[in-house]
Amino acid sequence: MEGMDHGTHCEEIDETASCFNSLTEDELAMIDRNKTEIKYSKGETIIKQGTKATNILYLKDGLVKLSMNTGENNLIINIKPQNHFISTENLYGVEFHPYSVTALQDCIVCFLDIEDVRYLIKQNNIFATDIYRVINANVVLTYDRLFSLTQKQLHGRFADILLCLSGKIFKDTKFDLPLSRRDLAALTGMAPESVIRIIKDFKNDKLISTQGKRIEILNMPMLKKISAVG
Amino acid sequence: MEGMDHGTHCEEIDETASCFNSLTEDELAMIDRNKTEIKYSKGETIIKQGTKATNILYLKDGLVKLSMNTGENNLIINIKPQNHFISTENLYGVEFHPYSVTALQDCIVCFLDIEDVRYLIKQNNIFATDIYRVINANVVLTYDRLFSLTQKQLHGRFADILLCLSGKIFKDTKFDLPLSRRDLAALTGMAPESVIRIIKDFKNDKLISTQGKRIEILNMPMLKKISAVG
DNA sequence: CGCGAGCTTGACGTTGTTCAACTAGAGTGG
DNA sequence: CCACTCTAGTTGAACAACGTCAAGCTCGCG
Repeated sequence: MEGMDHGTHCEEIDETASCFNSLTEDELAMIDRNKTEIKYSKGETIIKQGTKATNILYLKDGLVKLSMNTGENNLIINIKPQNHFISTENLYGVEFHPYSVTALQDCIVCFLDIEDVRYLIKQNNIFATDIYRVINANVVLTYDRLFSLTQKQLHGRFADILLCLSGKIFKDTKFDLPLSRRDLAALTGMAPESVIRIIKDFKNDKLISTQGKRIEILNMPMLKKISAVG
Repeated sequence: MEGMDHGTHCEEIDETASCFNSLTEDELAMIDRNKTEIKYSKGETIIKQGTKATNILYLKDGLVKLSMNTGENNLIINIKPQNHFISTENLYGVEFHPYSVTALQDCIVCFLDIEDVRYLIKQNNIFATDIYRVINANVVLTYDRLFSLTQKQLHGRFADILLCLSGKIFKDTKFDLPLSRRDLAALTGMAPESVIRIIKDFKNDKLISTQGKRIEILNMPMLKKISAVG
């Protein structure tokens, strides 16, 4: 038995929205009273890395990327679809945002008061457990990504990302990718030119097909095998 | 302002032992009653990746590595010195150990009952906050490592590890390294031969000196610069 | 004294990046 | 409606970084 598989690495918890199920009407009302709901257009920066964290974000609708930058270097550490919390690291202890958050599609973001969320965690044990389930799943996801990005070669890394996008983000073998080649490069830790070459290879081998921004996975088993062998 | 620095990436919280300060006598007694304290010799496996998580570990004394393996690939995701919790991911949601834990020195490990720790988190808010501070610091640390390992070249990565070992683990510019070249390679995501060459380069440039397992950092500013430029 | 594991070194091969040139589509202003 | 520009995408060739391989070395230990 090979233990855990490092194959795909995306959100383990599909619907963090369910975290809200446990809240009483009073608790929901409190959150609602203090939240700010803001729309962002595709491409807009929602949070800038290094700024002080004052809110916990809940992505009501849309898709965002979390990325770290210094000078030339740019790494997308994660992608989050709707109904996910963002910036949970900042609940306790971590004062500054370790990453930037940018809208990949038009988004609706709720800024929750950090003190409100802390209060709920203290008050409502089911909510607390749900939140920490999300945080911990995210930790394991990050470990898997660390493994993938450092131990696998380009084709394996790219297979991982395709499986992730298909399995966890879009939940379909076809999807319209709101990511540029440069984004895909930052997500897989390679040069944009390498992304292009790998897509070409995968198309030649009939693993995927593309038309414009649309990607369809044709040979899932083979893709998983490539992910596994690295 | 460049925001966060990705320079070093080690434990943010020095003494997680302080987590226990908030516990009442009854709470301490409960933990104590149900804990198992076990000694491990250098090299022994404490937790094997993929096994079911039934305890939260507290490293009372010694030094351990957390590593992920599949076939040939081997990555050390973190090193933890004494007075640190291990396996906090498994508190909620994550059932299996995502990594192996191995003793780098002789260790004393406390196996805490996972239900006990959950009870304390529920019961004692200060303890809960302390624990989550540790977990969150670890998340940010992992992001920094992800950035370092994927974006920086060999010299930058190795400088990061030296700064980490010096600053956070041993808290001295000289220290006896209980890591083989192979461990250092797994920690920095490179080949053991590359580790050797970089140590040689650093010695030639008078950045460090070594005698046997002992390493001394001679030029900290330059090392930090190498870490920063990647 | 000899054996074996870890360490070290140099030569070589591969992977993946960089660079430069070219193409295609999307806005912009005359 | 047509240049014009700007950015994203694509391609091939040159190059650098890093891993792999093979050989020799060192040192602790039986």
